[in-house]
Amino acid sequence: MKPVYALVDCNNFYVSCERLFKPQLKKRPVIVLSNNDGCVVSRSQEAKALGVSMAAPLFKVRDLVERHQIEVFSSNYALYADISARVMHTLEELSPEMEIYSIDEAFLNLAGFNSKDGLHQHGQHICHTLYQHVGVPVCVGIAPTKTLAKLANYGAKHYPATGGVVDLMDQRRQKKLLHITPVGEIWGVGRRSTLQLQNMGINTALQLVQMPLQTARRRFSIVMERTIRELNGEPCIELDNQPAAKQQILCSRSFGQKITDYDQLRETVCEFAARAAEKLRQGQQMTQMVNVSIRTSPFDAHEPCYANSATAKLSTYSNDSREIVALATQLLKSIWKEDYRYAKAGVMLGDLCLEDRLQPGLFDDPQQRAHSRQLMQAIDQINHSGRGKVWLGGQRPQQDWFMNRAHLSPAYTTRWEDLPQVF
DNA sequence: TCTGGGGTCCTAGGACCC
DNA sequence: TCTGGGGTCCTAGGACCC
Repeated sequence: MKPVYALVDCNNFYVSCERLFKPQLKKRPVIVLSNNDGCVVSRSQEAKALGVSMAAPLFKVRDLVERHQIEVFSSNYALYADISARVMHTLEELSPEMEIYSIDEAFLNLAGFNSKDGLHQHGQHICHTLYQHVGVPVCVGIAPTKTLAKLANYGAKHYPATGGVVDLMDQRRQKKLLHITPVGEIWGVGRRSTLQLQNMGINTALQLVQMPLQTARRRFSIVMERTIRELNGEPCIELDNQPAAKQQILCSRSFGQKITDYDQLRETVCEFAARAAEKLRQGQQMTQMVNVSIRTSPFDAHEPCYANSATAKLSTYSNDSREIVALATQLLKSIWKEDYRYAKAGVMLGDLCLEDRLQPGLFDDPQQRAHSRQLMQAIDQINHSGRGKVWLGGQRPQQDWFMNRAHLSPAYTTRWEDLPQVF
């Protein structure tokens, strides 16, 4: 049976989450900021209309914010992750096959619903159910390929007359929408390719579809070729309902205040390493490669700038925080330079494998491994108990890495103290 | 003063082997 | 001056996504 993809995408998801618990924010301009209150990452329709652009640094839109009394929130990932889980759970019941694509969107396979009216109606049903059960508004795009489903969703969001559902199973409608869509809106066509395409005289998605496949392959890559095939209705990207194990784990942050002191930076990097190690254990994985990177701000023209990273291998695969933190510390030492104001640091773990697929090394000490596992389990249990935290000597916990979060909303759904009250 | 974080995939080029 | 051919594996960097 030919696949029928539906892309369900929440409307300005982070803003919608904030609105759930503050209904007075409906119809008002609202924005949510990235970590550190750096950039705008989610905007309500009203904020978009006022000219707040996506990814704009806060200081560049501060005027607009004040002039129009835009409501501002720091990002509250605990809240968004919990609402996301509710959305996905509801969707699971509406479709047998689904792929969670990101925190706020999922692909469904609707191959069972074949008649044209049935599909559109089912799309509306999805919208209504999610709004009723979770309270989050969504748009649905339906099409024979994922890239076209993305396009359909773009149409549903962009043109309110669609009522939030666009069915692109029909070729004539595909062509119509492709014709009025700028090429840069297509899934897989980023900023660089958009510029290059425009230089070739290709401005609309329809013009892209008409590009010969060999040209796409030669001038761009196999990725572009696939995009064009998909836009032509030929499915090249399958539904992936069993996400593969992670290939790398990254923990990095920009700092609210620059760091100049080695010990402070070391504590921060150790904390990142410990966090990364914890994520590793959550996925029952082990790592053999640790990478540490540090940098000054790339935006500051007046200051001396420096960026460097270092990578090293552990002697065997491990997910023991002690080993990972120790190696990260060594790596930091090797790239640290005095007299710079550091703006960002990160720890990346690569070369991952699943714990139960591990080939023991020749010099592995099984007893030591068992001991390490027990210790790490104990640490994770305590840290997840909600009753206290333990950490290694070098870490800098509870400091939130010098982050700015001036507009944080309560963790309404995941902390007892923050439960909303009704009077 | 203030510019996110966490990923994936592809490609080119170097190292190395026979 | 001429300086193999073919293959694999690894890595860094680019482009893209949300």
